[in-house]
Amino acid sequence: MPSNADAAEMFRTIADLLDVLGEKFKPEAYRRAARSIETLTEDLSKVAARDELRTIPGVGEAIAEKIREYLSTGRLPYYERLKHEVPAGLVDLMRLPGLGPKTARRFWVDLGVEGPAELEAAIAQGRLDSMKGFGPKKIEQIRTALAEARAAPSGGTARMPIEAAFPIAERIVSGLRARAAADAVEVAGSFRRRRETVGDLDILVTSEEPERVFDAFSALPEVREVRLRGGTKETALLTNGLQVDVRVVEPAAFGAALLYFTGSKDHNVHLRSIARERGLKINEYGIFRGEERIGGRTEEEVYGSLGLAWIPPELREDHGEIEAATRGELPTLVRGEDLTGELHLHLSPTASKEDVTRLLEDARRRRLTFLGVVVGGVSDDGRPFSLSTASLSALDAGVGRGLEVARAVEAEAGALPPALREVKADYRIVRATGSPPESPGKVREGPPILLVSHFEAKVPPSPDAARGWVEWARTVGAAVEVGPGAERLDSTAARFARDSGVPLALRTGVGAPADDPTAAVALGFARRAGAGPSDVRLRAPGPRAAPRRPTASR
DNA sequence: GCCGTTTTCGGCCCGACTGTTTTCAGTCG
Repeated sequence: MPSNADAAEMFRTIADLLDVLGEKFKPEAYRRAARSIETLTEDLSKVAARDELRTIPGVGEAIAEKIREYLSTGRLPYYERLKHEVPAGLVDLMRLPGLGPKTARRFWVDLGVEGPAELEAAIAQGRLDSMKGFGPKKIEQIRTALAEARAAPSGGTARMPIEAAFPIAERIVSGLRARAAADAVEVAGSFRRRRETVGDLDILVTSEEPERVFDAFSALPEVREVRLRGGTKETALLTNGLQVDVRVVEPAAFGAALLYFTGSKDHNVHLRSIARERGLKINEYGIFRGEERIGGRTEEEVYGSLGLAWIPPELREDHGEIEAATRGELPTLVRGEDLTGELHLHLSPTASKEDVTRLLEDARRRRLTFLGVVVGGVSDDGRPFSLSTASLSALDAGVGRGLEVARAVEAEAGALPPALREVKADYRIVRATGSPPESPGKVREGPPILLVSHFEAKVPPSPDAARGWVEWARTVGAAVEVGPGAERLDSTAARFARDSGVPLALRTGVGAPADDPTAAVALGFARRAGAGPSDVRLRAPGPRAAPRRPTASR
């Protein structure tokens, strides 16, 4: 059974091949469909079985038919025909930095070059020298790109998990604030939209002195190489290979620029076409009626000029949020300050009484009313662990004054291991590893009251695996914890849980180091899912609450 | 190929930067 990722990759390749053939709008249509398919919360075959392929943004009748054909036969003759028509090597050429479809096509048509190796040979033979538009610099640029691609075959395009990008973004932002004549510094792009992975960082700065900003940025220890530098933007590579774009704008354009550089591309295109319909023009400098700038200092001004409410960045994918804003039906998204309960907190087994006291103080400072602490469990290597009696009594001593403290045990699904049955606990946290159990029956045995499942790295990269756990959580009355893992399918699970009415559990950041991105990333994923405050479980049922009774099957 | 407060056709965002140019094409985001 082909995965969603397989289908998306195929449509992307189709787009590339059509690019080389000189098609104007089809490539973007296929890419848009690929992006939508990638973000589905369930397998394409399920959507197809319900005959709902056309509801996927960017999928019309022609692509829907291709999906059906691909799902039922595992092949797509249209794709195979294109691959036959266009040498595969041309797609490799097109994906080199600085080369695009037009150039790849010219090499193919004018020189008979069908791939990187042949292009290298053509350069060596001087066959590019006589081509119009190819001077020494351009040829050298291509030669370098070819050499780099040969050294790192798949390299360059890998996206970074957002949780890994957080500390990097933080360091760059604070570095710019400290060293440059920067007023506002904001990270835009897919980072601001809290996508699971980021391909680069887009950093927006307002300043009267762009040169100083660029100098300060280039001097940061993380920066390895400046790729290009103009009057308003600089592009650099970091030592870890991540690309960073820094753009400087004037304050009067900050909102328009932030909107533009936050994207997504589809969201921007949609907004700009609405502006055009109204005789307006949106660019990164503002919103214009004719020559006159009528707004752009804030994002609200730009949205407002189109009659729209401000749309949270996490929703800007052109998956219906603009229509919702038009109707005034944007969801109210959960915010950090809504999180008054922490359901899943680990203490070190060696935590002292002082550590526990500090933790409780942190919880009160954050105005938490509920704190669930794991007092015993099974570690990854299968060994049981539990908190010391000193820590436990410190916890008990900290209860009250508006803070309820509960005890949780954590283990995989199924019957509790014997060592954990002795542990006095108010609820149970279930680690979601592998596939969900066929029957939830065993989980209901014994004292556990509430379950919080969370996704481990071992979950196979299929939306249906995450979906299976979410459905299991619904059956047993559990909330689904949203963690910070691109590979753990947290974002997919959050969207599916939200859509099927299963509550989410989020981390508050209590007890965590200030630079721990877990809480911020998980909150972003929940917001991307459209979750509001009422979709989040903030506390477990009371310590002595009756066990949930099995209900008749739905 | 998709899509519709211009819906079954005719549009499809917009500008910076580079290298090659003498006014622009291609790439990128």
